[in-house]
Amino acid sequence: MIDLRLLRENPELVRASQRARGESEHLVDVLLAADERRRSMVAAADSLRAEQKGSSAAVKQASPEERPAVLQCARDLATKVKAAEGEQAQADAELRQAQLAISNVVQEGAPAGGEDDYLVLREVGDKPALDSVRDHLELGELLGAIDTERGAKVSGARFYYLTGVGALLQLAMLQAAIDQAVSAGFTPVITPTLVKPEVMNGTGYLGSHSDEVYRLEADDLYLVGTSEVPLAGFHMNEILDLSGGPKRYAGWSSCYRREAGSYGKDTRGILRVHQFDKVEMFSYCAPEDAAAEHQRLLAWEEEMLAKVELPYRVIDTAAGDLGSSAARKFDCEAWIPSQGRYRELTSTSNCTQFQARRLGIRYRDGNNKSVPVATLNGTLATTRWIVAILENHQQPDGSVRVPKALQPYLGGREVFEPVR
RNA sequence: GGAGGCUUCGCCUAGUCUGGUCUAUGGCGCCCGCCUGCUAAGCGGGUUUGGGGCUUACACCCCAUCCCGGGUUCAAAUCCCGGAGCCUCCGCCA
Repeated sequence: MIDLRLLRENPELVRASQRARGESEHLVDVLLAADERRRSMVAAADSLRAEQKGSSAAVKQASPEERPAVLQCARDLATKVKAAEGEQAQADAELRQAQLAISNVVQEGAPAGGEDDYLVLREVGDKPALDSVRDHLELGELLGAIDTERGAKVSGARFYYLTGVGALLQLAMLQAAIDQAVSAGFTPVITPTLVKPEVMNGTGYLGSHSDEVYRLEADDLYLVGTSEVPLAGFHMNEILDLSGGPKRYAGWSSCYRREAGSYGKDTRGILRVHQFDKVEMFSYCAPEDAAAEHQRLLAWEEEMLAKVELPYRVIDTAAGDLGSSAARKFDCEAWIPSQGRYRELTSTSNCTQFQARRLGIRYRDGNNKSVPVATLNGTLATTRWIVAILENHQQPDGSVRVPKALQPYLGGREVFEPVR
């Protein structure tokens, strides 16, 4: 949620952000009113409670003859306090609701507009010159690496098996990602993939994108769509020591997405699936360091993309295409030869203090005051990368060249040969 | 799944039976100061978190906070109900 103090001091900034996202400015007025109302309710309840304290003490000290009158007075006050607290609770709830309805304030510099209004920051690497292009599924089947038919038989559409070199490739890639992260000082973490509602909500995934999330009704738990969620929850309701710099974690987990509303989109192969594996970077840092940390995360993503030798471009996502928690987002999109276009392989978001405020994650600043930290996340490798690796490194006979940096993780193997 | 125990302001802990004097005790740690040639020891003070008020600021004041949520009461760390987490034992099972 956004900072109420900032809102009070500079409501125009929040309005401008709402405009850039294409979201309602009216929500800002609703929130301001709710904030004002709650403040007056709290003040009223506070002073009544103070009065009641004195009154209770008076009962104790009263002499037997004055006691009945004093007691009656105390009873009346108790009734008033109860009423005031009820009103305060309602005002609290209304404020929170209004606060949750507003997305994070967009960082200055992010392009305005929607999904198609991204800005291309750079293009890196050479697209492969291919006479004839096989798509990743055809290659995957030739190599005995991907089996979507049996995936569908066993679990339904958008499920798949990674078999043989497919399974090995994924493990190699994720292990390489973890190694890179550990070298960079990240703490590797294997996370839970089922989380409580408060954690899922705290990370901002139960807002407009709640259709994307699997929920286990019987247990009131959610399946995570990214290890960002359990990594953000890791330090929930804690005060962190950031005096040594950002706290960085690299989460390895399976990820689950319902892909509601994407019917008919990317139905072939494993580009868009309900379950995949991912190594995700997650940083907790001081708010003033967040923009720089965001660039560092982007640099680590590009380092990993270079290791698997993929041509890609970096885009600055437009305000209207940011998740509700993000203030700024950069995606790296790899060239997909079979589609003749770039597709997202990584995404790094600066959530500023938005998630931390919901999750109660703070640190002590220079004045020893506890303030919400900034949180950031970024992709280091996912199952989807296999699509780009197979297609970009394919050879005319259907074999696939193994990127040098992955070869040590595959017993020195330099090429995947067709098995049929 | 069944039975029992536990949860207090960084850590440990007193307080809960018997409601008000709890504005929560003590120790450890940490911070500031004094003392000392330096260090240790010693001495004095400070040290939950959040919201609000007042201030240039420091200070100070008010409210809430004893795992969480309800309830009883003029009044709850304390009594009652519900929940969570941890521990022990039993049962079942990878």
